[in-house]
Amino acid sequence: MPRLPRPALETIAETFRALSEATRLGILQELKEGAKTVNTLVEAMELSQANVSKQLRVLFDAGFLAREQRGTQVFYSIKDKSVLKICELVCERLNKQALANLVNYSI
Amino acid sequence: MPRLPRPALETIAETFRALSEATRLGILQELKEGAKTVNTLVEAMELSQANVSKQLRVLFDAGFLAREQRGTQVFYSIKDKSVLKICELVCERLNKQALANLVNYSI
DNA sequence: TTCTTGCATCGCCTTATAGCGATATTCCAC
DNA sequence: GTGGAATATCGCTATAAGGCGATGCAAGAA
Repeated sequence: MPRLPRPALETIAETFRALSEATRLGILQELKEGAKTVNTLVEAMELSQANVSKQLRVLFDAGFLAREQRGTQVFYSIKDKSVLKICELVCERLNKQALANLVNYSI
Repeated sequence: MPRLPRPALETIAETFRALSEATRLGILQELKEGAKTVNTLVEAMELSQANVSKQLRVLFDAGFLAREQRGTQVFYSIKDKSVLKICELVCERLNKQALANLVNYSI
């Protein structure tokens, strides 16, 4: 298998980077229940509205989320379910490694 | 499904963060061929030895790599193959999204 | 022991980004 | 239009991390 050129590796890295913050994983966890507005997420997560909007944008730009405006509200939802599968793999891995720590990882 | 507490999300995020740099993905790509010494990686990747050692440590601390010292040399290899599966999922996702861009993502 | 080789770490600079408050913008209700 | 509500963006600070050269350190070789 020939090696990927640097730009391709960068693209892959960007996908991982979008998932490399606990706050954004928390948002995905919330959205797993279904579409939610920005304000709903702000209240659920105890973060500033500015920050939630910002992190939503990161996930959106990474292609994971869909955005639907209804009046003044904006509903975000998980558009690309492969993100859940990716998280699942990582969680399985952590669960295997950490039988001792009593946490069951699962987004 | 109850939500994961913040520390658990942080742990998951750290796993993704270890994969969020092109340089480290490049190292994984090299090691997919088998165990290699630090110097071999330095030459293959055109990076400073200091930097390669540093990035190897990140991957090692994340639990992805094994380390074996033989004389003055240190061989690194992929210890946890689930990392390859995780990369594969991300690459599949990018390949679906980007049929237009002629790159075939695959670590 | 002393020298050399191979790797790890240190110190430093630079860049990226999480987080916040303040402000801009957009969309309805009135 | 005007006002209010919901979201996005701006400006900022603080922190994290990539990258390098220089240095430290450990393991053979001489």
